[in-house]
Amino acid sequence: MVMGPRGFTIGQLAAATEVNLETVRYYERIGLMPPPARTEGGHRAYEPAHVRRIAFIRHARALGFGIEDIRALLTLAAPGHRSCAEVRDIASAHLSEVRTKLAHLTRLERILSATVDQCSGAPTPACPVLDMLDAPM
Amino acid sequence: MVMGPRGFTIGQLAAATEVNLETVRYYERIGLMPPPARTEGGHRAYEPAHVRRIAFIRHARALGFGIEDIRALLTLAAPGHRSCAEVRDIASAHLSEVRTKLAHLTRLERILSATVDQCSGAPTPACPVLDMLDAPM
DNA sequence: CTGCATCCCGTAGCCACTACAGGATCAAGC
DNA sequence: GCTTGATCCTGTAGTGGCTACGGGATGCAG
Repeated sequence: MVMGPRGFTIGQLAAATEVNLETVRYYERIGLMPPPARTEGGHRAYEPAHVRRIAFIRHARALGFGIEDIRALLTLAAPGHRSCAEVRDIASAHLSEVRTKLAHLTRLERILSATVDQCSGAPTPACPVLDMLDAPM
Repeated sequence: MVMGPRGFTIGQLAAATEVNLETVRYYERIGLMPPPARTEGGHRAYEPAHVRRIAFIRHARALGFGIEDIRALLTLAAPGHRSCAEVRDIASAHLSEVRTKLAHLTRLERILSATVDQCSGAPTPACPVLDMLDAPM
């Protein structure tokens, strides 16, 4: 499938952006991607703007932004509407969520590694991991 | 509801272990909790062993273990079956997952905080957050 | 004009819950 | 014994962000 000048099939779009083909259709279904033109037979025909939009979404997802955040960011990224303050609010709210999760995971890592270390250390009678899970925390 | 000597309602079990009541039923449905005895009217009647088991599960969930891991841990924690090596394998596999996620989140935190900092800094022409999302990474 | 890759749509599954709806049961007060 | 209100019951559907099917249509090279 070649799809004329500046026209991409969904497969080409997916390959170019390294986004799963079914994910692209999912984004369209939830209204994150605008419905593209269609061929006579009903196949989707994408244009470069779609590629850029998918790339934007992919980058935002890679940074952990949720779909609703991305929806808002896409609106704010529209030409003539670049409100940096609102963008920064979304980003810094997300950043503090990331920091919360980070703190949580750091705590888990400390507890788990300490307990597993006890296991691989000197031959103890009972299992340190099970002991910890049994005991009140 | 008082539920005789050593008998708990699901509500009491949930309150005692700080696990959501509906989550307790969910654990029973997926076979993580054994079905308790019932009153004449069909209400669940729990015993102290159930409280200990829910507490174990809660501790393991708080450490981020998945349900299937917990299922295995509960089997290994059964009396006469304490195989510390298998427990340690599960725990250290989980620990390395935690470390992977930690590395990922740390990366996100660095990128996001750097970008948001650029935002609150000197008055720049465009939005650093949107610029990053638009640019190839 | 045949064959095969790619595409279409719709639905169901993943994880670990959580939130209902619509009804039954329990225990206490009168 | 009866009412009241808290608690309990079952079953189903929703969350987020995809992913994986099944059963068919289309596109294009040979």
